[in-house]
Amino acid sequence: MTEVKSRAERKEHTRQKLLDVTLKLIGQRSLASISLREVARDAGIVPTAFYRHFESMDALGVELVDESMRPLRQMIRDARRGVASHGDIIKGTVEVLGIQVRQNPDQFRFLSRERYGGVRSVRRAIETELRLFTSELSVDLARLTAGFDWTSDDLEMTADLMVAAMLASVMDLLEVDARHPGDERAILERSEKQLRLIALGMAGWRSKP
Amino acid sequence: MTEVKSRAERKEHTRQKLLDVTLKLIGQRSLASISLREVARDAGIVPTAFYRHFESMDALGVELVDESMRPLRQMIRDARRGVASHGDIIKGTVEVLGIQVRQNPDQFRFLSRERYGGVRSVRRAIETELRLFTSELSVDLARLTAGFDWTSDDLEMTADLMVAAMLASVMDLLEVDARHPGDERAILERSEKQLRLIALGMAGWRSKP
DNA sequence: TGTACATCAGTGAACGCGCGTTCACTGATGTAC
DNA sequence: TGTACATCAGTGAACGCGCGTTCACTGATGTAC
Repeated sequence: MTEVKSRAERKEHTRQKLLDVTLKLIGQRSLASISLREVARDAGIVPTAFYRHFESMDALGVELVDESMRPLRQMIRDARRGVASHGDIIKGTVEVLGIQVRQNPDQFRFLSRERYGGVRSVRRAIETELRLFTSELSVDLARLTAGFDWTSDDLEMTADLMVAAMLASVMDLLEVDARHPGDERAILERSEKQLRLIALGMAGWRSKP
Repeated sequence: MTEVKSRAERKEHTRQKLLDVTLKLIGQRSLASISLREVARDAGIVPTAFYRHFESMDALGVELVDESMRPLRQMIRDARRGVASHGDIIKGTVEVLGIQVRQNPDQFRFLSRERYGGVRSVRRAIETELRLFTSELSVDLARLTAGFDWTSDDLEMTADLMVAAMLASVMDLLEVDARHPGDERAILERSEKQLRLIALGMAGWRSKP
């Protein structure tokens, strides 16, 4: 029952393997310290064949950003769906956050590692994606604050704070994994409290200029 | 007027030069991608002489953490002094933040680069120092919330959120520098608003369990 | 103060290694007729 | 359907390079008497 695949399919398969292998290696070290030869070796091809797929490790890194943002985008969708059925926005969001991080540790690790630590091109790609993510969130906030005439600037500011808080929790979650899972709950509970604190701040904000 | 220095003084001078040179290189790239030979070269010594001062680049990195935390510790002192004379805690703190980042960009860049991106030993050293920093802040918060029976856990949670918000702003400040200084004000103003939002949240928190 | 010896920061040659990249190639898959 | 040719993912040898680390050394500075 050996599948016969087209040349294009085989190429795509190898390409994906290069991405997967790199993501796995990022679990331990930064992109800058991972060599092209290492990636090729783990993917089961000869170093020179790497160039059939990517111009350089940096180029591969940029592709990896898109792939790694998928869990975050999923998070927004899941959280929105959760709101409808669930009632408590914040509880639902934090729950989804925990699930996504547990399911995609390597992607989140890549993003947090390379957001500030990495090559310029990768860093930029991540910043751009995170800005989009923040915009998405501020759209949701606009819906919640409808009628309280928030400026779009203040909505952005608040969304930015929430994203910063959540990403800090994500990073804590990633660090904790190695030790034991009891800490995970503690981090998620703290994250929930932090978001609730911000929400309380928003309630008080109306009366300000 | 050539100064005569003791052997110990000359050694200390070289050691400091190795640290300085590494910090400068960190401005561009991550610690993992900086070679021992490169650092030695820039410090004006032969590669093998490096070992007279540090066991490895990783060991140098750990020392660099302590050195780089100095501006943050200074920040707390300045902010506390500012409160006394100034009145507005938040405005004062954000002002001090801006000044420290402008004066010590390399130190802050090192901390943000290596906090998640780097070698385990360096990462741990940074986390430990930042936890101390958060504790310091929660002591200040305890003073401000005296009489409202906050739990120490909630104080930590709030301090953690504030530190996360401020560090996110620091990182934005570092990214912006290259472009132009007008953005700096915008970031600091947003940071001030975020802290104010959190403060409003704190005011509302009393009535919660 | 002068002399003899110890210390040790920095030197310079040498090593083996993994790296990114070049090049000409192979042989299975795909396409045109 | 069969044949002749084109494509191209992957091969394997080769290159020059900077790396971390070893080793025996030098010679100025420091110490003991």
